[in-house]
Amino acid sequence: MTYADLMSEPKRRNKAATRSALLEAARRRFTEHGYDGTGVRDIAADAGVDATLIFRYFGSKQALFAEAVRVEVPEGLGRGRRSDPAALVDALLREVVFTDRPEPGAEHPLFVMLRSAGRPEVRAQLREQVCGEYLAEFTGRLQGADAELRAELIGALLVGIGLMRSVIDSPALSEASFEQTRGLVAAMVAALHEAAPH
Amino acid sequence: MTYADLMSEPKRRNKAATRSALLEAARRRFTEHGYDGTGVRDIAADAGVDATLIFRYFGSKQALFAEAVRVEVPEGLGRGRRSDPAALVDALLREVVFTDRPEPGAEHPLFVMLRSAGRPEVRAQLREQVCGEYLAEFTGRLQGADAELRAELIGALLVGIGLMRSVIDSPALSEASFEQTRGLVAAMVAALHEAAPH
DNA sequence: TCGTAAAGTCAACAGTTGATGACTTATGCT
DNA sequence: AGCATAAGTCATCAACTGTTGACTTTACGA
Repeated sequence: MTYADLMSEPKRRNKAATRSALLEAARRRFTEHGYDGTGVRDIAADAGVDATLIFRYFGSKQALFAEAVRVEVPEGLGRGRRSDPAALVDALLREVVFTDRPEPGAEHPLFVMLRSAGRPEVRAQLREQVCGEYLAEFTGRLQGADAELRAELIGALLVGIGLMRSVIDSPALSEASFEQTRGLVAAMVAALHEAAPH
Repeated sequence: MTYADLMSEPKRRNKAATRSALLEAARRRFTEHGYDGTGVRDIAADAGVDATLIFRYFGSKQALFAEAVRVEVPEGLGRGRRSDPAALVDALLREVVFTDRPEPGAEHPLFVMLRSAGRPEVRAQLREQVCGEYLAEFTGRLQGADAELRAELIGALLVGIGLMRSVIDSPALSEASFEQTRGLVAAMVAALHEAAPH
């Protein structure tokens, strides 16, 4: 894509195009090799430009990472603001956990960050997104004494599944389809609701 | 500890002692800063010796990491070879997931690896330990068509909880005690058993 | 067509990285 | 006491890191 783009039109100068080429190359590299395993020269080479443009356009490698990996929380998460928590889980499982197989670059940014979680700044960004955006959705929809704890357990399950597939690459979960998994996950989440409020 | 050790007995040459001092320093550093965030000179300085000894005694930084972070699967995991899967989950939750708070260095190696999962070799080691040693325990105790998938879902839940506490540092799960959590986790796992074999 | 501002490149720096080989110092046996 | 061997150290390498400023080339409006 980047290749073809730059080959068809030999060397057309275009700031916006270069910027997004850099961004896409960064996403791929970071996804595959993590933050520390990726050098600015690698990214620039993939994008077909000079490495110094990274600093021109983004300021620093860290800032490029942050922007490359930033993700907006999906708008209509569980189809409607006050929907069933179970529907929300199902939607999240489908849309974020099971949207990471096909090719690197299509993997969800959450797990890209997970793979680069050695850096404190990356951890901070990860915490902000997971807690501030995703978990909040659950806490709002749950009721009872330990709603927050139960919300985080759901989050842990989802993140754990993604982790098993994305970084550990465990056999069964990696091969399993969304349809095979959703029923089991739903059962686990349902049990959490039915558990007596202590 | 390392400090006092070497200060009390000014400079006693002892290969075994130096080796394990290096190993302990490595564990602490890797735990806190991850693989890439830790240099061999940092480790050696903490251990109070020269960095070149790392290569003398371990061969390479990677080999030191592998040895520092290697963990033997706890012997009597669920108290007895053929025990209830629920008891196994409870034991694992207590012994590996909830044994990571107090101080760095006491954190479970599994999560140290998780935080350094950018490196492919670390991922390989992680997969080997999780799949080969821990998950096998579950698969053996479960029955039904999709035993393996259900085993990995249990693993995902446990790993996810550990991750929430260890790298994401989510509020509720990080503060929660083992006693507060075990009941909810047990309920989720039980639901998995009762789910019809498809 | 020409000139100017933007887009892209080059060379280089200062620091760090893992790793090696030759060197020095202490230890323990005879 | 003296010597061989092991334990520890020093200087150094070569590669790579993110980042910077000055330089060259292209695009585009006048």
